[in-house]
Amino acid sequence: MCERFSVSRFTIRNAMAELEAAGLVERRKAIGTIVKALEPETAYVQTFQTVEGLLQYAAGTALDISEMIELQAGAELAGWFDLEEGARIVRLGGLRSETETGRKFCWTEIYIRPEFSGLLEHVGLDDRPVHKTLEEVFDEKVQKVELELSACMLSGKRAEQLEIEEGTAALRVVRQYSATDGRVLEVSVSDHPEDRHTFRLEFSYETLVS
Amino acid sequence: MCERFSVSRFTIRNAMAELEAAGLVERRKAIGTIVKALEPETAYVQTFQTVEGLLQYAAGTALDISEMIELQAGAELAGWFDLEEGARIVRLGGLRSETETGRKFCWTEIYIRPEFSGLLEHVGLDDRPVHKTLEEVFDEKVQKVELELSACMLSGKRAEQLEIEEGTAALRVVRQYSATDGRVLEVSVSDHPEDRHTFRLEFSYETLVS
DNA sequence: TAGTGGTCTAGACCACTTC
DNA sequence: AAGTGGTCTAGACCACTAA
Repeated sequence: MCERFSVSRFTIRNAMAELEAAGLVERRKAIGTIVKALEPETAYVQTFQTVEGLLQYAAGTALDISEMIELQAGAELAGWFDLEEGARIVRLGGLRSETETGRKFCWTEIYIRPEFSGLLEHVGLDDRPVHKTLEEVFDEKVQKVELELSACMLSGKRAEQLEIEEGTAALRVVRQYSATDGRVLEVSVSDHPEDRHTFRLEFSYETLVS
Repeated sequence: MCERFSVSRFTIRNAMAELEAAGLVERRKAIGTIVKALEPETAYVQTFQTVEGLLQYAAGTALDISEMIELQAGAELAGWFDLEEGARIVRLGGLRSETETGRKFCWTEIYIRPEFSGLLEHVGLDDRPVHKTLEEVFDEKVQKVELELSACMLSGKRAEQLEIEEGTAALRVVRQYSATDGRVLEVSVSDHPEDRHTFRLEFSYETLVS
């Protein structure tokens, strides 16, 4: 190619590096350069800088934790954490409301992996998210967050706490926070009464690099 | 730096290129190299290869369009498309169900920008998504998809069509498809009765490049 | 006018694969 | 042994900025 285009190897290699970055070719030592694609690959990408972005709440809300109990994990809960059924898990519960207006936003329940039960002493002292405190106190890092959104009905106690009518529809958001090794650190379940919260996502079509 | 580390400029420049790719420094012609950050920036990223990924339905479902009407846009609808109130907009309506079991999955309404009303002749001939047909027939490209998820109640007609009880909670997913120039091409509203669909998202913590 | 980052040439050695 | 991609040296010219 140097001869063919009358340029130095440096120039050819730079050009090839560009093609490689665009994912069009693959270069392998002592093997050669293989064409992988004729067009750059594209995809719809959504990015959040922090886990707080996934929380989606405006900065002006706060979670007021009013319940702290230890319970025996049922099948579903044990499954989430990949633990034996009957394992003792701590659950926090509380109301998230707008700090200014006091408007009740959602009811949140947070399940914490047994190893981190000690977290309770640190929770509620500041108004940072629980997973943030967990990351800090136990030197863990949230590597993955899985969200599940579904609809549900709000019944007796929950409806009362949120000051809504019995049988109101609600958006349920389940968040599962996992560490690098795959251990589920925390699971939160938030019920947002109809009209009090809309979950927004935006995806853009982009060319993928490297 | 060449002197300091006893290497050639090539080596220094390669190293600097790495730092630039990691976003740690910024290099500007005739100005110099400026340190921008001490740690690589990271973010939670979610990727879909196709718009169908955003649809989230298993392959085994099909949309059966049973309604086609032209209506005058109200305030909200006109706002979505950035049109005058009263503009005539076409709306398709139909039931999405599992092809095998016939299980009714959701009720979907699709609003189409006036310019693309001609699309009606092409819709329903195959079972591809409407936005896909639109892209092809009018040579448009969906550049951005915005999703809004909320909870709502299903009433009379809708409940009947989905064969559920009056007053069942549902997950409403509003999708707004935009072209490169920002024009909203299509808006779809899907109501999924409680327990018939859960919307799943997964975000991973990654280092951002370039 | 000195210094910067960008671009490029010509040539060298290495580890590795394949014939 | 020939050929590949990776790494590196030494040196050159350019357009541009800032003192």
